[in-house]
Amino acid sequence: MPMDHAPRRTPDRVKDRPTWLISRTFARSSGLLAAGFESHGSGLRSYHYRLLAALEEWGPASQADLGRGTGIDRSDVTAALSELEGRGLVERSVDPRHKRRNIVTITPAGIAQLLELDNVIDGIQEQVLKPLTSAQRRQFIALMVKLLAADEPLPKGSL
Amino acid sequence: MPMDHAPRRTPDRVKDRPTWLISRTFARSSGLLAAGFESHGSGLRSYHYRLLAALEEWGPASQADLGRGTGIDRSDVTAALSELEGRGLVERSVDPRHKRRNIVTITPAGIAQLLELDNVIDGIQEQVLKPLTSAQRRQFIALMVKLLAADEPLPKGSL
DNA sequence: TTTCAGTGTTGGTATGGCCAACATAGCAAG
DNA sequence: CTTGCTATGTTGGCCATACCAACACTGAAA
Repeated sequence: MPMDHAPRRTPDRVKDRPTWLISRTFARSSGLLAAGFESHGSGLRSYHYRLLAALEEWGPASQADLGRGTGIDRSDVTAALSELEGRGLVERSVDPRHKRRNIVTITPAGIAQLLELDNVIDGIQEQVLKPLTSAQRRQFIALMVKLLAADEPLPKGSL
Repeated sequence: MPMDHAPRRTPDRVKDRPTWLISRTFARSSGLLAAGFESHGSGLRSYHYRLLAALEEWGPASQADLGRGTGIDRSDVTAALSELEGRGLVERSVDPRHKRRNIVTITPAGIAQLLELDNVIDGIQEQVLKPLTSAQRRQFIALMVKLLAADEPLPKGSL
């Protein structure tokens, strides 16, 4: 969660540590994101967006696969999907091969909503990176990609 | 809060957006931090560290000033300070000039604890930045500083 | 047939960042 | 002095993100 108001000062031993900088950067980014979703997001939040994006890109999937694919917990997937279903943005249907499983599909309305959110979110990227030149932006992105590359344990298939 | 297990894949429209990269970077950093505090942090958490650092660096201060200085809410300052006081790491005494105000002072034990946490946290910086060369680390830090510079509204004095 | 892993759900936890209300203390004007 | 205003510390709550635990049930392997 964002710490909206920055401290007036920050202790020296804190203020230049990467972990601190990262958390402040995140606070800023996530604050901007929340504000953007708030004003133009139709009441949806990042879970919804991620789920819609996954469905649009990978096609229909079970909830469990969606959870694994997006890194969202099964229980949270259920909740977010119910929200989306209520708005007619996705459809749940029982998998005939396995009655316990739902097959989730994005609807045309869902795709439209996704596109709309895309725009909102693109605008936010701009805001977030505004202080940097475009060369710096590219650098910044590249550095984070590198930082994260080690992490992702490489997909073992699935979905 | 950290999303400990990264998604196996990430939708294209999500995976290269700065806001996403930032949030993953934060998740990684904050996961590492939490793990570090867990194993070597004596049960303290980031609020405690920030408060100890502020006290060590700026000297005794009232709780309100600590809150303003560190960006931590008054109520959270109270709670964290009680924890620290219980461990003998800080002392609260009533300000004779203003009986409603506490003057908080770090104890020698508090300083020792702070130094210990410093080591732990430094180790974590290493881990976080491990994938980057030292030139890249400097770049990364500089970029974040620039990104954040606009934010901090400039201190209006106090503390 | 008994077990076992996988599924969707409900409900609960923890943390960090917040806000609201309160009693009281000091200050400032009248 | 007394009436207000502001500041302080405290309590108790809220919300969001990310989790976990337990459940009932399905299908498939043993």
